[in-house]
Amino acid sequence: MGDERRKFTRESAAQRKEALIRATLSLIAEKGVRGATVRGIAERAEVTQGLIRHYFSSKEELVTAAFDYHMTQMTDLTFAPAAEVEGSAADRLRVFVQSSLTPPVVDPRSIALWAGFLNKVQHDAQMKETHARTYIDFRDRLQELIRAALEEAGIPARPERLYQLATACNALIDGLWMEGGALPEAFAPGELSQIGLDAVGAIIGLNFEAASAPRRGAQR
Amino acid sequence: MGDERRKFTRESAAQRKEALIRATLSLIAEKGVRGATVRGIAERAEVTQGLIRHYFSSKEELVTAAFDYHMTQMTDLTFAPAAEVEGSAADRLRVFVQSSLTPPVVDPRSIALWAGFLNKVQHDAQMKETHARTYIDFRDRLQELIRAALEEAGIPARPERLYQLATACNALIDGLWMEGGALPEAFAPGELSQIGLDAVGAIIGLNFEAASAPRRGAQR
DNA sequence: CTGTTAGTTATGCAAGTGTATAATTATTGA
DNA sequence: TCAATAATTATACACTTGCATAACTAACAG
Repeated sequence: MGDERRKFTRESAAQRKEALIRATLSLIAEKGVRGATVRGIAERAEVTQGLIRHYFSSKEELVTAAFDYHMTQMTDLTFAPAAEVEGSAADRLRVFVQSSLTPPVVDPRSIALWAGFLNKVQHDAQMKETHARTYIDFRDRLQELIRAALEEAGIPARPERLYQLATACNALIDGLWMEGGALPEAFAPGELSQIGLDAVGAIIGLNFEAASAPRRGAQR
Repeated sequence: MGDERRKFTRESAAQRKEALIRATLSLIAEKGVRGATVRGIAERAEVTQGLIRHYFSSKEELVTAAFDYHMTQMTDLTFAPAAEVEGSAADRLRVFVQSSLTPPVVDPRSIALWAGFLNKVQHDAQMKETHARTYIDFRDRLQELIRAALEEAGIPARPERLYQLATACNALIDGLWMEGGALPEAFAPGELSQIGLDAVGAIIGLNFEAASAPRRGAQR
């Protein structure tokens, strides 16, 4: 009886690091960066706290790694669906807007992570740079989708106007994303992406709803 | 020589409470709720930590009070300018969008506070209720402004459509607000409200830019 | 001028924090 | 089978945290 030393199995560095990062993200989403304590992270990853020091030289480094991991994952999640679309440019834009405004991108956890990291982003130069780069990358890709869709429709736009359209659509999507994540019960499934599609269409002056794939009780 | 007991002056309960709340908000904006320690708040308010206990029975209570204070202040800041406008409905809507998208509403500190509070909002029932109420209030007021502007222009909209327009415009404003606060250096002064105005006009189908008060190098 | 009191400071405590380091043990190669 | 070693656990430490409580004093009533 009594205290027995804890059993353990060795894992590869990559696996352990990822497990620690996932545990970190999970805790940051719940309690913020300061609430994600080294002991809490270790417990959630089912290791003891000393192990964290073995893979990350400080909590700071672990948090930074977790931020990079999360940003990469979110970017992939958002862009992958549109990249697979083979149809028209309008189709790609539509799929992009939809995947940005449905789970798992829209999710309370995802917005909690965004909020949890914001303080660090505002103070840490490296994280600030990653954040700005991700934002610009997102907006540029959206701008390219808009450009292609307008050109395809025979109403090309000048670069300055394209920039404004992309900024507005980006803000619209971010705002809907934020509200869907912060007030999940306030929106019916599909409502966000429906509103988002209509509004993006209105902003860029293109009704791509009726176009190809009909949705929501196709008339006629 | 050496340690002398600290001098102090008595203040009214209202003043001290407000000073403590302001110090709390200032620290939450910088370091989040957990980073805003009782000692740090006391130092910033230039009192000793014991005094906090005298006015608030726990840190939790102080944070909740600070949240209410902040939400009220933000709401006032946002709606006051539009309420003073005497002109057309389109004018009121325009002023509302502009005041929502310029300082002091758009501000890194303001978004840091939003992010700092989010975790508590998601977990604390009372704060969640305040948050949801503020959101709905904001959107309802925006919806009324849109309704009046459309009616004035002779293109009234049905309630269901109004709801969608207001939700989209609300998200657009929130998104621009968020981006302006999170990436201040990415936008020129006035750029956000210009983009916001154009996009709101496009969404609701009303060019209220040319209408009454001409802006930005008035033509003709 | 003086006693009272509530506003304020000072001090203490138990629990939690990140980090450092020593002690073990699972795994591997010969 | 067995030594070597890197992965993992266990322990310790100085510091911070929220909260409790005792000590003091500015302001005010009489």
